[in-house]
Amino acid sequence: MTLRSVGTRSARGKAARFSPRAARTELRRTEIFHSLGLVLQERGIAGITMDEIAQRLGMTKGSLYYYFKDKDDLLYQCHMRAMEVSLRALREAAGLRLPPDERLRRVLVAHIRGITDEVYGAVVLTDIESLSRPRRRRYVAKRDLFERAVRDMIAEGIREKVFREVDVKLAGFAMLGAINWISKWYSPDGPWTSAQIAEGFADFLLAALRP
Amino acid sequence: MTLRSVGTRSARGKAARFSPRAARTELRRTEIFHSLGLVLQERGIAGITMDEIAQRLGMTKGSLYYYFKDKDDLLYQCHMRAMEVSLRALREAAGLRLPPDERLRRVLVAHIRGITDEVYGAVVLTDIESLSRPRRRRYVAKRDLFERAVRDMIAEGIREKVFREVDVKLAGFAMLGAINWISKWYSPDGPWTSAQIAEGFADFLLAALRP
DNA sequence: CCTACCGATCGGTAGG
DNA sequence: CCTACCGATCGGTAGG
Repeated sequence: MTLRSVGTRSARGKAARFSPRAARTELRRTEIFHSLGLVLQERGIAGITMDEIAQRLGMTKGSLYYYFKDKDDLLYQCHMRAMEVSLRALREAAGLRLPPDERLRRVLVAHIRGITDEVYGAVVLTDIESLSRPRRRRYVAKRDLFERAVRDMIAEGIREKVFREVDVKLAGFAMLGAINWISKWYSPDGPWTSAQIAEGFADFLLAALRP
Repeated sequence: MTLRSVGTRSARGKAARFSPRAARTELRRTEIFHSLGLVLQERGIAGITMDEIAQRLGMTKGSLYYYFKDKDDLLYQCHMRAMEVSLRALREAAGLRLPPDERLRRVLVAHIRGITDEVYGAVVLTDIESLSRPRRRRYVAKRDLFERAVRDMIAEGIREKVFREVDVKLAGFAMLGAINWISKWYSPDGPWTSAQIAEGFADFLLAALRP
């Protein structure tokens, strides 16, 4: 699984063929992810029922099964979509040939904004243990790809002396954990815009790596 | 609600009177919290059923209702217990008259070890939205007490020039978020001991505050 | 602390 | 995309 091959196809694994019908379905799927994110924020994990998600869209739960095979599939697709946003940021930053600290900063900012701006980024708070084994395997593979890329940037920064010597894996856990937790407390009505949080967090976390 | 008045009474609000009977009940409650933590780690949030928690202790779920009023009560008491561990660390560090950075370091280390050593620290991963309103209120009050104390230490460090100027609230969110997320990936069989994680995280997070 | 049971919730489906 | 429904799970209780 190379970096370039990830996320270039639609969540369903079909090549994107731009038929109006497929586009409408894809749009509806995104709206369902959005609804899932809102339910998660307001009602908590236990509130994620097919009924709740559907009602916010003026649908009944039965209709959701037109877009997703089952609840497990819906959660899985949402996880994948959120991760694809971050992987896209990774690929874009990789193409820019920036020093590792600046590249890491851009990836973190994009990753954070992906979590806050698309509400469904909060899906990271749900447990992956309830996903079916093959789905969990595929999701974890994608997540590991992102985590490893972050660690690689930290390691590169250490080699180039722009970062101090830290345990790369532990630092990665700390940085990504702080970011994942944002979905727990973030509200668009809060004291900061999502851009301020993204910049503030990236600055704070990068500071922990400075020599 | 002052700092000193918190956590000096048992979780049930009764004065601790050291009868053997009460002590046995209290011990059993702790075992139930422990079982809850294990279920959470292995099966995820959706796996937290009264049945699962009981079975690990060789009980049937009906017996749990001898120790807790209902499932909501069990989760609430577990939340409170975990927070009391951290508040105790706070009070101990407060008594030592250390510089703010060293005091903060000790609190973070104790807070992290509370989460990793007592498995039920993972209860922070469950949502408080499903708690009854009065319980959520009481828990949030206790949690805010801890969060505010952390922010106060950061602010004090800034005033004393041992920390650089940061947004105190945002820094607090980042530090505590990184720590809360530990329960998601920590395993006693992993590459680090809980002591190493605690020291490593405290060092990393404190570094982000250095001028 | 257990057995036996209920009632409600919720995922999922049939048929349209 | 909806209505009407089922089947299973799970919290909780009665009675011991």
